[in-house]
Amino acid sequence: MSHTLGIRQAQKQKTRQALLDAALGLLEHQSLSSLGLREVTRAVGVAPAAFYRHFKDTADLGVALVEEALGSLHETIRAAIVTTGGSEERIDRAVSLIAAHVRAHPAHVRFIARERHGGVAPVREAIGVQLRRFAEEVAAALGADPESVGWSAEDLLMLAGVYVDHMVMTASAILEAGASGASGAEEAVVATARRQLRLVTLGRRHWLD
Amino acid sequence: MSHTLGIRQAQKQKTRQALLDAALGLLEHQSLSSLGLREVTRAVGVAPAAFYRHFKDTADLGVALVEEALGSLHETIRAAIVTTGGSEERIDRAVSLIAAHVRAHPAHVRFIARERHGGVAPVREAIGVQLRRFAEEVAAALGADPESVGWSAEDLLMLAGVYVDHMVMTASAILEAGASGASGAEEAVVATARRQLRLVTLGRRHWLD
DNA sequence: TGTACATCAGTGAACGCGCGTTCACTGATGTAC
DNA sequence: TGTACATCAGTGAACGCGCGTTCACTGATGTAC
Repeated sequence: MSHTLGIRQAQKQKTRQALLDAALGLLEHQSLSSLGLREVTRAVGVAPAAFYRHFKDTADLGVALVEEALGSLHETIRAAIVTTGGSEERIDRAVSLIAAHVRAHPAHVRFIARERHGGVAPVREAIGVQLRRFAEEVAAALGADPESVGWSAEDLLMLAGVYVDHMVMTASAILEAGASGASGAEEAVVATARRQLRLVTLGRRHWLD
Repeated sequence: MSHTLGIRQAQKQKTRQALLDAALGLLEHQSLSSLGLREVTRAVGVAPAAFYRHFKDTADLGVALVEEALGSLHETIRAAIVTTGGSEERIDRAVSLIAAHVRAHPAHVRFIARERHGGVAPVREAIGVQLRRFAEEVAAALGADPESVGWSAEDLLMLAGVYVDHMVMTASAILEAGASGASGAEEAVVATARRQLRLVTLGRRHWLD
């Protein structure tokens, strides 16, 4: 059912995606704030001026990267939300999903962690908006859980915020552990993340005591 | 008791500090990764070449900023640790100390939040080392608390990590709330931070159940 | 299907500009006697 | 205290270089008939 693009549009999309991919690669060792338009076009193999057919500037490209990166993360979050079972199983599953996400999209994870508090305002704001949406989504799912009877909407959002922030921090820590080269470093991060989630789950269970 | 520096050394220190201050100011709207040496010297009013009398490059200056920024944060953490009283009072006091710290050193807080996952490896690593030290210090203090009987050293460090990460995130959120201009935004962040700490404290209390 | 014209993604050259780094220097400060 | 020399923080000019942006262009693709 997907509309077949004309040859021209398909080619344009391809170049646009190549620019996004090249930028993501170049951002492994720098911040968006210092990414040059010429760097990106050089990496793709097009003329510098071609950049303007797709993006206003590198900040604009960064906003597009936010959508790409958080689109894939959104799927991981929804998968974690629908998990069933006891709290221990759900924690294990959630952390495994995050670890798998980092393995599948390391550059996206790095980009989000780096630019979440980065020096490019539109990108920072785009990430903030999306993460707040994720928190609302998680809060809604928590609210549907029988364990949340008696919780205020505000407290559910507070708890959801803890989960979302923890997820981003954990993803970034797993990435760093992988990059450190130390064998077992990733496993240690994963084990700590699980225990931290257990702590939060315990707090949740006794919130209304 | 402090050794009086010679005129020459005192003047050099003064220039060095001016470079650090100017850099910190320029980093409000960009990342260290894109900070130029000429920008910094221009802001101070010295020749570009003078920069090299103090720092190898801007990454080197960044590492010096880490020490300055986390030195001041260290004092705030120690103040939070020694607080006595019930858990509710301790939470209130800790969050107030963080809010005061942000008010006193907004640029330092921004710098640490921004560069913690930033694009300049030596700076990222310096921040990581210091935050790990803070966590160890907090873990030691937690271990001295009667409530921590039966806790493993690993679990204490895990809990301390939660506190330290939460502190950095909260400081950054307070800063953003202040910058947003929305009245009451800072109070909302502070209120949420308190509840999140309450949640963690509850989890802590039932950890060994 | 074929033709004539319109569209537009990507080109390549050009521009002015600020960058990081080097170097020999200056002149105030420090030191030895 | 005074003198002669050493040190060294900061200068100012110069360098080659890559940057972002503009512009008229080309030629493949799209569209109307």
